[in-house]
Amino acid sequence: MNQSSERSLNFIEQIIEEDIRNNKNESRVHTRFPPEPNGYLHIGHAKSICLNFGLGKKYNGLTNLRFDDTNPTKEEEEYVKSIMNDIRWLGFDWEDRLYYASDYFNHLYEWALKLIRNDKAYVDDQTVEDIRRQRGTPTRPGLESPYRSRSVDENLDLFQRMKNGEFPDGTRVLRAKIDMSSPNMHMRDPVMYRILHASHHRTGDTWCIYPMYDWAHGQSDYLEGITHSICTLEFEIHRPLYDWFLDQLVKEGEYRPRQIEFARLNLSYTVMSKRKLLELVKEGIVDGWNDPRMPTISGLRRRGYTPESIRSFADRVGVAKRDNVIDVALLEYSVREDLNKKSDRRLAVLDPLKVTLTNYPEDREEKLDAINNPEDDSKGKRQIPFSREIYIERNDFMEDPPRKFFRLGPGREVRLKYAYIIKCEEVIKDPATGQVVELKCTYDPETKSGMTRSDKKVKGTLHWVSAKHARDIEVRLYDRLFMQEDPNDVEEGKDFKYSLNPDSLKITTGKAEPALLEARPGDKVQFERTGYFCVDSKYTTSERIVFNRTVPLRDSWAKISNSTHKKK
RNA sequence: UGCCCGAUGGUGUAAUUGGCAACACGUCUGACUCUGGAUCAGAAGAGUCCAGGUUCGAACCCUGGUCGGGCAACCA
Repeated sequence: MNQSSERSLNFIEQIIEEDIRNNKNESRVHTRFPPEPNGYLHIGHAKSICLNFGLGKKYNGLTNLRFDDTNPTKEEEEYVKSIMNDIRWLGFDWEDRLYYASDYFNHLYEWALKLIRNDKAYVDDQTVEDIRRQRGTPTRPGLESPYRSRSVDENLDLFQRMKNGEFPDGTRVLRAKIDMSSPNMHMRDPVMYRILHASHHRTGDTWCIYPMYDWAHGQSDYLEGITHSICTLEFEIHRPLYDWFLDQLVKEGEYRPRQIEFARLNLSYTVMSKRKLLELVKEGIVDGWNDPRMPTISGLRRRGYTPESIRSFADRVGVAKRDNVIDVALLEYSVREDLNKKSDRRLAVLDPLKVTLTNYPEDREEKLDAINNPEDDSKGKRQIPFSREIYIERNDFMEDPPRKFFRLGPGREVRLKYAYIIKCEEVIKDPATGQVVELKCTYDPETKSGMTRSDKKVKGTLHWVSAKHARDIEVRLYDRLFMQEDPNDVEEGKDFKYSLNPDSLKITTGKAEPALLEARPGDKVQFERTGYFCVDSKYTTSERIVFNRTVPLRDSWAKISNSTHKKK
């Protein structure tokens, strides 16, 4: 149960192990991750990346990166770069096996010629509309095209002229000759090539016909020696076509790739489709593809997620064929688990309330020892300045605290982390608004951390920052982008943006201990008692340091106070 | 009313292939704590979509339903 080798296998591993036992494809395991460069990668892709590269590693095989770039009208170089960057960042390596479906355009063309010669493909002169109409419906068979029985020679001639650019876009296609009455729509003479006078990000203008997914994908797998072609469930119905194309090219008993489908990842309170994510970007609802609220890999990275946390998340969600919705709490658990071990602790007050220690000498200052990471002694200690005026968190004080509130209140005592025990003597309010603006407290000099009476029991420990030494930091507090568990579950006429959370981003200025100013973009720290934060790589400048909250700490007080709130 | 796939605690995944449901997250106790974090100890929570059948024995096999998802781009 604890050794990965003893852990039960998911259904894909079971298939692979059976193939290995049967010496299929000489017991090789070779997978691939085949993104289309038309958008940024998201956490769902991360699951697939971890799966494919993980399988390659586990079975001593290989994993290729292949860009599925058969549609020049949607694909861009920018996406290629971001995708490679994200995969590397996640910790995976395709070594020298970087491929593009467009690398195979020639090969694919030659093979298409072969199918035509074998009377397995034909050129159809009809319009898109005609073809669509003839395809039938899932419950009604399709009609054969009037061009279906053209001679091989005519097909050859026409297809070559399509390639030579003699016809305008949309005037002709090459179709596989299969079965217009198949109950599987994808077998009703699917289109193999369309005419597209478009410039391709890699092949430029050398082609004006481009292969369709079904024709390109399986053959690319074949050319690369892929053994297990893993994709998501919506391609399940394509598998007969995947196999049919291979049947035309592969001899019985020879090497052949195999398509296996698994259920894609869904996360509660988020959307995962590239189209919808693109919409959020284009409409300016978020701050680009790497907005820290986005489920994109670049967004999670900017938010402060670590590759390790994403990998362990992918591990935990498992692989199966049934539709699933993973609780975001699991993702959050995964980062906390990782960050707890790794990140240094710092004191920072997000919503400052001034506290004056009336019996602490005016101009006295102290340096107090603070532990960097209680989970990791090797991280050592640092010093934090202490003085008469400090800031504490506003919500660590209540004028009329309930029994279970273990923090500061009139007449109450609490410990200041690494410092003294203080007692609240007086509450100062703004006479106009009634808002608490300052607390007058006394400190007990005997209770300094490490001193004899420091073991005195108090209800709670607060984080704080010396006012004189405090530095301003910008803090960005993120919450879920959508308020509905399934943003797509909306009534007619409304779309997924209906439940957008207006408070998904709150920007405030906090007060931080001086050591925090040393943090560099991407650095991750725990603000003690508050959460994990990372230095934003986009808005941080030499004058202003910006922190993104990756995830708050688990907060059992919030749970208590929320549940009593609800009861009322 | 065609075809393909799926159905196991709140969520996700297991059950070594027919031996009487486990793990993780979440939830709830309690201990500990100079983070209401972490850690530790423990608990509740499913009898496996339904109905039949085969079997000494079924979450696993068979039959028939039910429910959910997918399929009609010259997208991937």
